[in-house]
Amino acid sequence: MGYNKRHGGDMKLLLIEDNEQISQGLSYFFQKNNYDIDIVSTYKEGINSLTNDYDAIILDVSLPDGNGFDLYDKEIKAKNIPTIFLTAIDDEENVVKGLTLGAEDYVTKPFSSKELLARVNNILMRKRKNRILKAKDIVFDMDKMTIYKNDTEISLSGLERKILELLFLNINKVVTRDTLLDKIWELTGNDVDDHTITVYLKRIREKLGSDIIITIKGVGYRIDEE
Amino acid sequence: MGYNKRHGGDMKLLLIEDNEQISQGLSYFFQKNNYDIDIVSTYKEGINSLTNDYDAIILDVSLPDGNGFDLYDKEIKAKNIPTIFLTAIDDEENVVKGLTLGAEDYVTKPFSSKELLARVNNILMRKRKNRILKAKDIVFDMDKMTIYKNDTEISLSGLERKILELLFLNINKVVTRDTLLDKIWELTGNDVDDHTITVYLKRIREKLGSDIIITIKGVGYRIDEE
DNA sequence: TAGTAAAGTTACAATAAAGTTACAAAAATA
DNA sequence: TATTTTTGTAACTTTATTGTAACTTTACTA
Repeated sequence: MGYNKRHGGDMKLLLIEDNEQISQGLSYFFQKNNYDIDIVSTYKEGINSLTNDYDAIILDVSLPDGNGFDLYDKEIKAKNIPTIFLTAIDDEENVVKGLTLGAEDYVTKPFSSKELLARVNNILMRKRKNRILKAKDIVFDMDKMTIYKNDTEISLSGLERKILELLFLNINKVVTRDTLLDKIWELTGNDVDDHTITVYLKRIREKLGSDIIITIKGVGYRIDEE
Repeated sequence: MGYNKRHGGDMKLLLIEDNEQISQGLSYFFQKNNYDIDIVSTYKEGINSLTNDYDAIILDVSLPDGNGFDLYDKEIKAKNIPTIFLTAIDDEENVVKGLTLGAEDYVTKPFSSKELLARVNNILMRKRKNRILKAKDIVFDMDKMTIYKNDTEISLSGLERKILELLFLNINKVVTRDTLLDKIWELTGNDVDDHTITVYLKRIREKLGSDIIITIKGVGYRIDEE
C-alpha cells in the first residue's frame, strides 16, 4: 500500500476503456514497461474494480454505460487515486473539448502510448512521497533533479542522471543491460552499441565513487540502499 | 480567515453552473490545481451558498431559474467577491453589460480550463496579501509585482517577470523547459521556439545576476532559497 | 590455469544543448 | 504618430554530452 513502498516497476494501473483496440495496445505496452495493468470496459465494471488498490487510473470519458467524469466524481475522487482522462477528439462541439486543451492529465485520442506512459510516470513520480532517494553516501533529490555525495552537489549529464534515476527507482534490484538499452536509449531514438552502457557506468562511477553501483556480470547493475 | 493566511493552494471557489459536463470537468481540473471548489447549479442554490466565504466566484450567465448578471448585481457585488462570468453567448452587448456591472473578468464558451485557471489565478494574485518571496539577494514582491536585488528595484518585462514568478513559485524545485513552454507561452497563443527560453533566461540573468538561476542540463532551471 | 567473454578504461571526434549577440517585427507608451 | 520597449528569431560561439574505437583488466569456465 502507498507509493513509498513501491519501487519503479511494480505499479498497478486500472484502465477503463471500451475500445478493445486501444485497451489491448495499452495493455501490451504498459506491461512491457513493468506496469501491472487491469482492464475493464464499462462504468459498472469500473466501479467493481475499485475495491482493489490501484496506483493510477486511466479513464475513458465516454463509456458505453456512463460518463467518465461522473465515474471519477462519484467513485474515484474520494479515494484520491490519480486519474488520467482519455477523450476523443471528435467531441468537437462538446465543451469538454475545451477542457481537454490544457488540463494536466487529459490525453486526447489519438494519442501515442509513449506520451501516455510519460504522463503516468510523471503523475506517479509526483505522488511519490519519498522524493528524496538515498543510497549510502549518495542522495538523489527528485525535486531539484540534483545528486549529492556527502552533501556536495554532483553534476551529471542528462543521460547519466536518467541511468542513475532508473537504478535508484529499482533500488536493491538488478537493472539489466537490456532494460537500460530499452528505457534509456529507446526513447532517444538512437540505436546504441552495448558498450555504450559500460562507458556511461564508468562515467557515473567516476563522479559518485566506484562503490555505489554494483556490477552483476552477465546481468546488469544494482544500487543497494545500505 | 482572509487571503493573507492562504498560500497558493488552498483557495476556495464557488462555481454556479447548470451544465453538468462543464461543472464536472472544471471541478476536476481546479481540484487538481489545488483549489477547493464548491458547485451549485441554480440561482437559488447560488444565493444560499453565498453564506460561505469564497475567494472567487465563477458564474454562468444563463441559469435555469434566473440570470447570472442579476445574481451578481443583487447578491454578490456588495460582498465584493471577485467574479468571473461564463457565457455561451458571444455578443458585444453581454460583454459590456458584464463589465459595467463591475465583474472582474469575462470568459466566453467554449473556453479552455487553462485559460479560466489563469484568470482565476490572476484575480486571486491581485487580492493576495503579504506574498513576498525571497531567494538569496533577490526579493519578489507579489503584491507590488516588483523585484528587488539588494533593495534596488529591478525592472523586468512582462514575460521575464512571469518566468521568474514561475521559478519562485517552484522554489527549490526544477521547472522543466516543457513546463515553461506550457505555462508561459501556451497562454499567449504564440507557438514558440525552444531557443526562446534560453534567450529569456539570459535576459533575466543579465538583470538579476548569473548565479540566481541554476541550469540543470537536459531538464530545466531552478531557483534555490539559499 | 589458459582461454574467452564480459566489463572497465582511456581518448577522441561528432553532436547537441545552452549561452550569447544582434536585429527586426510587434506592442505598448508617450 | 513617433518613440520606446518588448518579444521572438537567426546566426553564431561556447561548452558539455554523447557514442565509438582501441585497448586493458577482470572473472568465469573448460
